[in-house]
This record gives sequence, C-alpha cells and structure tokens, in this order.
Amino acid sequence: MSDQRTDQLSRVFAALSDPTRRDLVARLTEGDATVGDLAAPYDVSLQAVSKHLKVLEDAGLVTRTREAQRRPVHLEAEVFDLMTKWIERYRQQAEERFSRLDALLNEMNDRTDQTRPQTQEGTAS
Amino acid sequence: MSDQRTDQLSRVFAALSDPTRRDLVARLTEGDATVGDLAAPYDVSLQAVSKHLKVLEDAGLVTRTREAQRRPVHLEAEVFDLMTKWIERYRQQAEERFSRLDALLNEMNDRTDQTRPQTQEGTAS
DNA sequence: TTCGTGGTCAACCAATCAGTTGAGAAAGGG
DNA sequence: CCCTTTCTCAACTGATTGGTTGACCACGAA
Repeated sequence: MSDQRTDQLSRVFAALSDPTRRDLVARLTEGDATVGDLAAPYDVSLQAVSKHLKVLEDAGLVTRTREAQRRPVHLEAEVFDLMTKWIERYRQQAEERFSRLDALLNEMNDRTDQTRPQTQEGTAS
Repeated sequence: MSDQRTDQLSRVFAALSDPTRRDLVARLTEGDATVGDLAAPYDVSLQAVSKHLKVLEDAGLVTRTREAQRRPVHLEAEVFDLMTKWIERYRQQAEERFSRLDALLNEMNDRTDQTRPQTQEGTAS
C-alpha cells in the first residue's frame, strides 16, 4: 500500500525540517564523510550528530556502511524525488485551479446581469 | 537546539511532515474552504484542525481572511518554490558528484594517514 | 437585544524530540 | 594481549507537539 510511502514522505519532510540536518545533507553532497568529520563544525556532542544521522537514515536520505572503525555516511539522493513529485503534483493542481478560477470569474462577470449572482457550489449544473 | 528563530524553510518542511496537514494542502488545491469544511472529514476536533491550519499559516503555506463569521483558507502555492529550490540545488550537486564517483573512490582509498578536510560552508539556510 | 453559527484562545495532558552523560562495542595498532 | 579510535546504545531531562475540553469572541439573523 501507499501507506509506507506516505510514512516515508512524512519522515523525509520531518528530517529536513531541522537546519542542522539540512546542513548535513548539504555537506554530504560534497562526498561521503565520517561521523566525526560531520560532527566537527557543530557545537553539539558527537552523539547528537549520530542521532541526526539516524533520523536521516530512517528517512532513507543517507546510508551508513562500515569501514574499519569508521562509519562513512553516504547521501541517497533519489529520495528527493519523492518530495519533488508530491510538491509538483499539488503545485500544478493549484496553478490549474488558478487558471480555471480566472476563467470562471470572467464568465461570471459576463453573466451577472441576466442570471442569478453567486453560487459557487454545485457548478455541475 | 538552534539558537536562531526557526527559519521559514524549516517551518515549511515541518508543516508538511504531518499527513493531515499534507492532506489539507492537497484539498486546498481544489479551492478555498472554511475551517469547518476542512475539519469535517477528520476524526479530530475543530480546534485541532484550526491548530494545523495555524502551523500551515506560520509556514506561509496558507492565508486566512475574514468573511462574515467564516474564515476562508487560501493556499499560497508560491512557498513550494522555496522547497523546490533547496531540493533541486542539492540534488544537482549530488548528481554531479555521482559522475565524479570514480575519482572520489580513488581519493577515499588513498585516505591512509591524511585527514581530508570536509569543512564545506554549505550553510544555505 | 438575544440567539445560533463559526472559529479562536487558554489550559492541560501524553507522547515525541533534541540534547546531555556514561558505558561499551568494533576494529586496528602497539 | 592491551590500548586507542570511532561510533552506537541506554537512560535521563527539558522543550515541543498534537490532541483534548471549556470559555469566549465576532458576526448575522430574529
């Protein structure tokens, strides 16, 4: 079902709602990095950054592998598509509606003299 | 957490991380609606939906005007651009990086005693 | 004015979240 | 083997979130 998909969409949006996590994603576009490297610039503990990375991982935005003691973090950019599709879908609908509304308003302006004024509900008739 | 006031991009992502709020946005692409109309399909109180709408409003995704006792809610689709720009920017960077994957793998294999500087500014927020 | 409708505000509660410290696992080097 | 490095896990704390109920405000109708 699309339940899982919706769930992941929620997790992706939630993951990117934090500036630190967005910055982590931004820096990972430059290449894989270890947790220590990623944590260095921030004024929080390594554990806190590790938690942030777990949130990104649960959202499917990054993967963590093992390489000796280090855990290189890798950005999975495909997940961005999930968001982009959602956004584009509804933005398009909204824009379509704007053009329909425009046409409807013009039509109503033409008719206000002769027909009944405003009944925006039940336009099917 | 972050000392600064939460920025708009954070608020937009956070607002859309809730399935109910995404559904509200989806339904608002069909046209403006009152709070009561919007609340009807959900199994929560009107106050809860009003709160959700306030979150969307604070994120700049909707506006609420006044019309008699009703408060028609209107979708502001332009804010989507804020997200799309952020996403596209970093997805493009990530894809560029994929094309440089060979060089990157060599560089990582060569990381024996050198500490690679991962300090990227990247702070777009 | 009083009444009913539509909606917000305030207080509260349970759950989740972002941070902390402490402990310890996993792997490599001495 | 022990020791260091790198990182995760567990437990705790305070702040935020999503929900509730009750009070109340704004407006139009009677």
